[in-house]
Amino acid sequence: MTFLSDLRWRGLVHQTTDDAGLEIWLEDKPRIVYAGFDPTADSLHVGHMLGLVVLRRFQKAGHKPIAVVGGATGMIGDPTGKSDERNLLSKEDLEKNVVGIAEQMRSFLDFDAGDCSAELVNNLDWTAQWTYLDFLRDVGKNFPVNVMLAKDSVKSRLGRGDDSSPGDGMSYTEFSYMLLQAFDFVHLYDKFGCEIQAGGSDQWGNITAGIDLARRMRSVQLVGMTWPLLTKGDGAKMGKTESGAVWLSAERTSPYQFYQYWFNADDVDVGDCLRMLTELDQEEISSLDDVRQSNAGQRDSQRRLAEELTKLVHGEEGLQSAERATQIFFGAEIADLNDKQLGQIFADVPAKEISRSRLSDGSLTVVDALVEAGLAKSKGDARRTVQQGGAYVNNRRIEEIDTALTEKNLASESVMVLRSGKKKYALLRFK
RNA sequence: GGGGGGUUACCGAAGCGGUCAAACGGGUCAGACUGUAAAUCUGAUGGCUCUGCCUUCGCAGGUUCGAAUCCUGCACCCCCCA
Repeated sequence: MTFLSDLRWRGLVHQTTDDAGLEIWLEDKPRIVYAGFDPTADSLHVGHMLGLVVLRRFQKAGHKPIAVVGGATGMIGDPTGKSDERNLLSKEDLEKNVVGIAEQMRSFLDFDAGDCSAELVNNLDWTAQWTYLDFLRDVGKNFPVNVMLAKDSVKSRLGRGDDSSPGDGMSYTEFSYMLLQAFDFVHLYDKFGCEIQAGGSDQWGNITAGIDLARRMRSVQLVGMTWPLLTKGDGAKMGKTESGAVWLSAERTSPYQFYQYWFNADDVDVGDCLRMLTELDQEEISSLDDVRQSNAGQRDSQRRLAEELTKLVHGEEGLQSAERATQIFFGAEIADLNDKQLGQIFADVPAKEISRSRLSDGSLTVVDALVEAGLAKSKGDARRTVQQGGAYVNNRRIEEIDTALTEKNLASESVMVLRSGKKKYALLRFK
């Protein structure tokens, strides 16, 4: 099975500029491929993963990947798919973001692999040097405005201008975005011999713009391919939760939350995710498909997906801590842990400090503790929770209302884990 | 300006002198079931030093042994006639 046919099987190929010849072209010799990433935050999120795994697959197949962070284009704002003019990022923010993103890419790409080492470049480095006049003369000259106007990304913003389709308009700045990205491709061709650009399906217009530009400026035929946008069965974007994006940085989204996000994937989505995002082979993926068909409740697919992706992003250690946290959050009794481990597992859980003396004088009952920790809004509420069997200390159910908590109830040196119901946790730290 | 109706716990809505901490529905919380799904079922849902006590039914007074329920005034809302 060739590299491209595997990509196709995985559903990662949406459009290419050369459907017939691409397979042979890629098998012929190692190629240099690039994909761009918008540095809108100091961390990548799940929405970026598809691009990263595509580059990773190219690299594993022996090609050389170049990740371009859009330091320049990020300052302009890609109009694609946006209904509003975008806020421009400051130079300082961009620099900070680029640093953060670069670090995360290391878990996807090998930057020390000889001829096919990954490269990380910032398009600001070659864009910033242009003077306005030079750019207009050398690059702008090659862009027929009528062609630009025909691109979907522009058309949708301009509308037809009548009442039913007013369009919000776009600034000259955003209109120029396409030129910058197009020139990136030419530059990467010059500098690295990069011949193929990959991107999300929404990038098709920008990619072909680059190919056109290279033909005019360098008389070469470059190649483009897009992957489909990864959406959920209900049409929503992958990687969004009620509380916001799912990030790749452990600070923004803990490995546990990351793991849980994938573990909770819908049955209808999990197959696509396995194929597109993981590196499991076709045989394993189809056997997971079978299990899902016959015994969905087993959720092997979700478990494998969560394992693979957490390991990819957060490493073996991150996966272990996510799995440990999962066991604990879903009921395993808490024992033999220290403050530090608990702090990691319950990083997202509210905590309250309490005087240690209350443990020794027996003045702290379960009911008091639930109220102190904010798990009950009154003592009556707490009492009810206990009576109805919903109160836990270190995941052990407490049945008696007047149970007093002592040093023996500490889960670690100074922390006690309270829980109300199935999932609501709070920590008490005794100082 | 005149006439009528309303204001109840998180929300909607019963109650119209004692048995009212207040029906019922929704929500929320807990439990069971379950696939860490959906649905369903059960219980709880003012506070507390909890077989009892305290504070609630727009606000302030009053009648009564006793008021969410009756009376007076005030505030806000709705409707009808000018």
